[in-house]
Amino acid sequence: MATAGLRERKKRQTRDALISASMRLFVTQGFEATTVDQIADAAQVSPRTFFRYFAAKEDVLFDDFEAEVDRWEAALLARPRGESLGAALREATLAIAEPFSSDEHRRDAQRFAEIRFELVASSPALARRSLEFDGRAQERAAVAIARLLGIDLDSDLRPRIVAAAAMAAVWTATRLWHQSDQDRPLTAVVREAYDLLEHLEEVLAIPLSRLP
Amino acid sequence: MATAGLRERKKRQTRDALISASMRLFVTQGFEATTVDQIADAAQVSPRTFFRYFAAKEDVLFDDFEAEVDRWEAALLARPRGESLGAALREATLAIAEPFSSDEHRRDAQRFAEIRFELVASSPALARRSLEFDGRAQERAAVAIARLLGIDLDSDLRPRIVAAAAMAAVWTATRLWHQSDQDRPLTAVVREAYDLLEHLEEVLAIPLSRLP
DNA sequence: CCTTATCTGTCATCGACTGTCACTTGGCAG
DNA sequence: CTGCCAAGTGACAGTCGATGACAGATAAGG
Repeated sequence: MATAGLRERKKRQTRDALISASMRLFVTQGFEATTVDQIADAAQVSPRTFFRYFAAKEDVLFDDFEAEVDRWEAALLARPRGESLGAALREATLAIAEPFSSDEHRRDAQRFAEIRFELVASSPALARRSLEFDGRAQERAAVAIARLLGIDLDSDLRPRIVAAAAMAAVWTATRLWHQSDQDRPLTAVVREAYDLLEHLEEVLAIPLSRLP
Repeated sequence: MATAGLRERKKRQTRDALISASMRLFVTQGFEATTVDQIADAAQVSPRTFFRYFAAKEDVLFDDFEAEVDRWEAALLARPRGESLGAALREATLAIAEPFSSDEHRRDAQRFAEIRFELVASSPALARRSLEFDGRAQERAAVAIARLLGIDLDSDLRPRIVAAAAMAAVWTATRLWHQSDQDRPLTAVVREAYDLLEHLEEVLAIPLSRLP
């Protein structure tokens, strides 16, 4: 399985070339300032070929995103039965947020995600695309949750609400972690966010205390 | 204030012309199939002028979006002090979801939102833009919630988590309502969604019961 | 080998969007 | 009323992302 045909290997090769060339250019020049022609040049490929690999310029950065969601979903589905939904979601999320990994490949993926985060924050077009991928991930999460609970996604509001709330918690935690206390481990902030999520009822019960 | 200068009136006029021309063309031909040139022609304006009014083709449909969020925010801030946060969010949302209004202008706005909903569902580009606006609205909601509770948005995770969860609830309810039982009033579904939100804790406590 | 499906480069084209410049016109002071 | 200023517009040219069509190259498999 290491060598799956010459054709496949070459495809993988040009794909990787396109990705790393893009990353390098995006980081040095910025996303908007980099043209597809430049990427194609740097990757020794025609511009037309770029679009045979990626539907849009933004998509280069989200090549591994789907796989990451796969990992999360697998982690969720592997949780022991009998555990609560909240705990299962929390642990599955923490599993993929774990920064220290023995696997070299995993570490690369997380460094990659880190750079993507910076770039997304710097470009509106990328931010849009990111939102779109997040939305898709959220929908997949809702499907998984519905399956775990054995309920129908099309008639029950709960899976999507839970998925959205959980994703918002993680997202908010990550964002806060990025812009302030990076000395605290990310997993701690995520844990805190999940804790809040499980006590949302209390938050919603807080009486309004409008300032004068 | 009815007539605020000839110049202002003319601007309002071409803006309206662009919007209604866009709507008409989008509905009949679809969003992607409609070019900016066609819109400009129909509105008796040069294509360049279109982009002086709207930054992108999609933005024509979201011209009133900001105002709608303003309304929601005003409704939220006007809730009586002492009421719970959850109740305040629910009632503010129901206030703007109310389909029957004496105000002619309001009724137009809701018909408009209805058409936008259909179009967004039919075009990926519009869906992206819609997500972006939703995200901005969510952020504004978080700011408002932080203000109501008198807490700091930059150190406390709660406002954003609550905003995201509430928005997801409304969004899910609306979507479900659209694709199935439109005989039930929308407000009822929204109410149900909020009810689930206030009992999220219980949902998260459900033990996993994976199917074989 | 040799055929065939796949992949790629070249070329042409479309449409969204932007910068620039000249022209028109409403707002306003004198 | 008149002339100046700034705002709004049109015309033009150009960039860039994205797509379709066709022809040439090259792995895969008999």
